[in-house]
Amino acid sequence: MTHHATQTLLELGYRMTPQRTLVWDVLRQSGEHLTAEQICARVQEQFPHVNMSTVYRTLELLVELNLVKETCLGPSRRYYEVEEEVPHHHLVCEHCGKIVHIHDEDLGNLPRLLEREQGFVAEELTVFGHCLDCGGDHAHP
Amino acid sequence: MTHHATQTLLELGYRMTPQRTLVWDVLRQSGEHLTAEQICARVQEQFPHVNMSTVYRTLELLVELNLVKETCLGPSRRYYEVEEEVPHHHLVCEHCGKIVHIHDEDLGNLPRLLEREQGFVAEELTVFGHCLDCGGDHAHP
DNA sequence: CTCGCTATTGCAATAATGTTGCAACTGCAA
DNA sequence: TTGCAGTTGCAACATTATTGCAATAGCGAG
Repeated sequence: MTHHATQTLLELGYRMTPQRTLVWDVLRQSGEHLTAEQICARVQEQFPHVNMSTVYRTLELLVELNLVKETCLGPSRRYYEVEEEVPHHHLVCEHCGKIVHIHDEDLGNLPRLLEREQGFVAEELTVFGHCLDCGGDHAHP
Repeated sequence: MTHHATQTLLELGYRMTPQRTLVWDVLRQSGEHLTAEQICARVQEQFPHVNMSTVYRTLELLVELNLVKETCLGPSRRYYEVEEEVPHHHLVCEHCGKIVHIHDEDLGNLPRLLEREQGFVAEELTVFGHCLDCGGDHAHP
């Protein structure tokens, strides 16, 4: 398991434990956004006694080290995903729940506009709306 | 108190109670984003025995009737504000916590771009980042 | 103006999600 | 192999939101 997370952790004096490896692997393999609960469930498939608090603490650590990104895509729930080199943003369909990633170059002139007009540097953005092929015009969720 | 909320509620067969009036008034007078807890606190200044659950239920109702908008501007907390005729979006500074409203016309070509390239209709968006006059380049929150 | 039906409220219990204190355990380096 | 500081599991707690239910109170009918 020669991933760069192990590397980073050890270099910084943290220990590599099975729990941490598992959390990391779940995130890598999934490639999706997962909630802490989903991560815990998947970890427990292989290591049943792992505790939620350990998962939370591991995620907190990985986020702190910029190995994992925490995103809020709606009320009252945090999602986690492996931090990628290229930052990305989210489109959240409020009808079907689909989440799509887009990149800086898909944002058009928005970042420049915000910086110039609002003095605001955009780092990450979330767009709520609906996909055309999902709900149609005014469907209710 | 001849506001259109009373109107709407009564027309639909709901009752106008002091609790509902107060929640509505707090939201109108504040003009900001408030959490349920903040709303409850302000309501209780005038009507001390009002219960949180009543506030939650009132907010739920007002949101359902499109009189109030619920927004998620970060993990684990919902904000409420009076629904305005013109929809708006949010810039959230992760350093100083400031929240700025912007309107559709401030979004540049993003909505058109998303619809054309991603088949996604943007309804509301939230931009996380930092304001130039707040943290500087790489300040920590 | 009074009355009664039913929407609404207050309260307390419960749920959902996340955090923390602490004793026991275990990586890792010497 | 051993020791100790970093980690874990557990249970308790914290925060935010929801719900069941009996008591209360709008509002329309009379």
